[in-house]
Amino acid sequence: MRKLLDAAEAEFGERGFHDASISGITRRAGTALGSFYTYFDTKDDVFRALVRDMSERVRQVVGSSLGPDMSAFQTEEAALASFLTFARDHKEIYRIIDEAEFVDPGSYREHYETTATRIEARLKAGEKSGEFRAGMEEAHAWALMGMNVFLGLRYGVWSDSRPAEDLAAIARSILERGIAADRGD
Amino acid sequence: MRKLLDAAEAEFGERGFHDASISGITRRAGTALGSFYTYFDTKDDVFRALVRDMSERVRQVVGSSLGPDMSAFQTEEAALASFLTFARDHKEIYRIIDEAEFVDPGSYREHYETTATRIEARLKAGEKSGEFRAGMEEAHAWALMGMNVFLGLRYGVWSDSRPAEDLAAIARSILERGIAADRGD
Amino acid sequence: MRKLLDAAEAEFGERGFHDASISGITRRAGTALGSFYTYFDTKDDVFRALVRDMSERVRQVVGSSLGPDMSAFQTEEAALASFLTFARDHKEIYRIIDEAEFVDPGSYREHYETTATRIEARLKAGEKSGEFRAGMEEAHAWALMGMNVFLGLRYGVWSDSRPAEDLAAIARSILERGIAADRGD
Amino acid sequence: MRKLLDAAEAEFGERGFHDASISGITRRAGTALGSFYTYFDTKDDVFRALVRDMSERVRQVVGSSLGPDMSAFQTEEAALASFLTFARDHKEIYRIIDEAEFVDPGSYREHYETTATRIEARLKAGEKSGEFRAGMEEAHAWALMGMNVFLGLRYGVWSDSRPAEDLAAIARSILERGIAADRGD
DNA sequence: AATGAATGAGACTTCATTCAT
DNA sequence: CATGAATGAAGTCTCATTCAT
Repeated sequence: MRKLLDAAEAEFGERGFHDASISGITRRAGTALGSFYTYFDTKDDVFRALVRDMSERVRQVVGSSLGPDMSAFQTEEAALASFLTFARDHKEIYRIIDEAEFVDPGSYREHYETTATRIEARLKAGEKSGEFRAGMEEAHAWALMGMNVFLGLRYGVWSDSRPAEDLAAIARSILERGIAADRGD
Repeated sequence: MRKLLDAAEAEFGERGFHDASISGITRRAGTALGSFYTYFDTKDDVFRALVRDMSERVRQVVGSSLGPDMSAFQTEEAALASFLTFARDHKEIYRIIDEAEFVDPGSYREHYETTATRIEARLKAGEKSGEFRAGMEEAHAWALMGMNVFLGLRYGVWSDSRPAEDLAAIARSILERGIAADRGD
Repeated sequence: MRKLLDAAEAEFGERGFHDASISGITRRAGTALGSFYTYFDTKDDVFRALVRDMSERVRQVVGSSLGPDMSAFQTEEAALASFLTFARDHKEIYRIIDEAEFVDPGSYREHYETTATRIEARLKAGEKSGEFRAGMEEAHAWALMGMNVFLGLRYGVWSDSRPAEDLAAIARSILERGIAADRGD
Repeated sequence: MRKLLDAAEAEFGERGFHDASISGITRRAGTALGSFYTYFDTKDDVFRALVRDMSERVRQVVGSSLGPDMSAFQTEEAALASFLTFARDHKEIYRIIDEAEFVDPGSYREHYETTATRIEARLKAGEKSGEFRAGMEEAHAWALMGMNVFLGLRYGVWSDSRPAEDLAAIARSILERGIAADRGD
């Protein structure tokens, strides 16, 4: 039931998993308390379903911001920019996925492992096209993901005053040349 | 008081904030239930105290792994390596700080903002010494912190099979030259 | 709901507000502890409901003891007699209303203000019929109410050995001629 | 220890018996928590001591407002006036004595029985001097006391806008001639 | 499928009282 | 006599879940 899932999103987003209540969810959904159990088995169950649902949404939003003709660096820049924008528009969603670490570690790991896998695939593609250097692996994907997530937390969820593009450009420049001083060759 | 804080660390680390109980803490500490309230006002109160305590500990461990004669890149590498090692030895602590995002957002922000400030200071020092490029700012510190934290999560907390040094070296290489293919000069 | 209110009456009456417990109420009512909270929000809440309920009961008992054809003095006499009898039969109720002064002053004031208003109306009626002297007001009602209440406390709650009628007659004689010696006219 | 008794008066008066705390009393008294138990055995113990202390104070205030040369009616009028004034100046004290009904019924009964006895003595004196009619007894004393107490509650504690003298005059007139219409003889 | 009253385990918190210093 | 940390019993309230209608 979509109504319940939307209500759960609002309830969990606003109050956090433990302060959220089933009755709060059904109140928002406009259904009877008991009806909740027609669609979900437990409180953890909705939460799990919700995390998966949202994880999928982030994925789609970011995915659809990428074009097949983008360069590998452009792709990373666009991915971060769209992620940042998404985080701004869906602060609750972000919070919910993070809380999964404590409520349902399985969903949490799944979300980040899936994301890392996708990033790693992009890195491989960049290697193949000759833009990225060879030899990158899972750890690089996690490093990149961490960078993106923390920029999303700091400049998406906590404060959204800086243009997403500026931050995406900063991240891109780190990827392009690191942070070393120009080798004055 | 120290006894209670240690007990709280074990209890919160093992069961998470909400499943942890005051009676669990005092049982571990070997004190009477009521004694808890001689030192802390509420469950949130110990948690807050604990997060600050641990935040300070990470800081000290990482700080003491850095030497004054290290190069800027060496410093970053050492910082990540010691952080990874610390995360491996103190998986609970890591988990507790992260849970603060939901239990006591103030402490959580404080922890990451303080950390970011310290990283930014290192970046400035690197700029001054000519190793790092000029013009870096807060956003770069957050990107770097995110990289470190996620490597810590993936390779410290979730799995500790890879040598911390290898991961630190990977991160260092990203910082040194980014991920672009060698400019075939 | 009624079951709970009755149980609350017994519990509060027997043990007083602070020694009474919700679990004592539900035990008497034969319901689960949690069911209490389906009908009342807090312990204060039942207490308030109970005071109103009982205040209303005293009113009805006294009211129904009065007849339209009674003289004004007869009315006062009958009111006191029925009040005394009621106090004897419901010592707990009396105790509960009085405890409201400390637990829920609002209900307490409401009870006595309502009662005073009713008494004042009787005084006015007596004035109109020419039995009572003119010019009486709220203060006279309070004086009369205090007289009744203290006789109820002393000879209803504390001891019930004297016939209610005798006491009502004493009160009536005070109202009829005061306590001055006969003006030897 | 007078300091503790005064502190207890403030604490009990402000928060009521059950919300009052020993630590609240010692905090007000400026002594250590443990010192309380040097002077009193239990919380009930101070309360009892306090009620007696205050009961005695009312008695003295009222007593000292009466002169040996007053007529019996004047005496009653003055007693009520001084009682009203006292209630206005010591609203807490009034509240404390009343709460004794629930906390320490013994003190409560003692207070009112003593007061009734004193009033009855005044009635007898009035009878002897020929001002009051003969044949009055305990019940008359309780009726008179109830009148006074309720006027004290309504016009002393709840609201003090009306002059104590006016109210005392009203009560006196009830005593002098009751509330019957003038027998137009 | 929907409803919502009933259930009861469980946890936080308070505070009178003790006692070693 | 004073101190105040320690004690632990006790009680209120929440809420996920069930189930008869």
